Amino acid sequence: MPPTDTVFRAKVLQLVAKIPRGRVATYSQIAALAGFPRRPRQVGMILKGLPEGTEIPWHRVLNAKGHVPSEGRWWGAMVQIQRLREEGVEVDDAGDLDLGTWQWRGRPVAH
DNA sequence: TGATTGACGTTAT
DNA sequence: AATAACGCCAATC
Repeated sequence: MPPTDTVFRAKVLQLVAKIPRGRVATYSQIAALAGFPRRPRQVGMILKGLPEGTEIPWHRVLNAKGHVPSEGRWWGAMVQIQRLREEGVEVDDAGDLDLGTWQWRGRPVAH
């Protein structure tokens, strides 16, 4: 049984890679789908540690407010916003968007 | 080795 | 409704 942190990281990367183009997901959502609903922060840490030329669409992940985390990352956040716009996602200059419209639903909860 | 911080979220006031 | 405090766990100081 591998350490949980390794499994968690692998799950997160796989889930983020599965986010369709033009859709976004939140940290808590990714963490929940990965099986660890109480570790949204670790998701952010993992994404932060990703290389630049990674195939992982880390730019499609944002916080629960539908706002791009610009704190200390303002430059990268700008690139993130630009990329999202390229995919057709309407993002405000401040990095705000409508989660109800753009949030990814890989596992729709049957209502 | 212990304390603080962090790409966050939820619960309480 | 808005603001404050707490929780989580890994990484950093």
